[in-house]
Amino acid sequence: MIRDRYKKLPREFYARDTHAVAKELLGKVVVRQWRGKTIAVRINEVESYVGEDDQASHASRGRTPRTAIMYGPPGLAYVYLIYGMYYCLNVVTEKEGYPAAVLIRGAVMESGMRNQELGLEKPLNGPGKLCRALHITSAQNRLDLARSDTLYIADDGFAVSPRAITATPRVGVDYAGEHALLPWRYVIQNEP
DNA sequence: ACGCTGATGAAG
DNA sequence: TTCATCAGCGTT
Repeated sequence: MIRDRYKKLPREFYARDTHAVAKELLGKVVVRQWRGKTIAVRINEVESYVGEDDQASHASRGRTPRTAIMYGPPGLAYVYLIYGMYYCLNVVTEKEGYPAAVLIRGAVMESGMRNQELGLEKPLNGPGKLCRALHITSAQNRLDLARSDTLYIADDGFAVSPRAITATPRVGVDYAGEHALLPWRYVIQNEP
């Protein structure tokens, strides 16, 4: 069972500046209930995708059937298939109507959750691996992380010093011109 | 450095 | 309806 001090992040957490949300997601715990088991991993790598002007964002082409979720309420999951075989988990941020999200790129197993049984002893360094480990697919697209009990993000009091956060350019967005250089990828320097 | 793989969105 | 393009990963 999840320890009592795990607090599910409320919608207000996500309804803020995307970079603030992204940095504060570092050290938080993604909790997944799957087939009666709990899988919990601590986030150590994220990326911000902000607005239609961001040429690296899926929303750069405006509202489409796929990107409509990014314009939706904060706290909803945006899950998409990439390269035909991997899923990526994002969480929608900012106020409804403004397209922005944080991509959860990396995490490590949270101890004491019997995760070893589930084969999560290896670091989940990459959004595809993370989704595979947490059994996240397009079935979780549009899920409300502020309400769901099967997939949400929790604060367990783990503190990440701002000094431990490094900002770098985002991964895999070379096509985005000058936006590819923006330091909108945030990583914890020394893993939790 | 490359192939796998299929949804997506733009073009026609 | 086709077609190029991909917010990744594992193997070479």
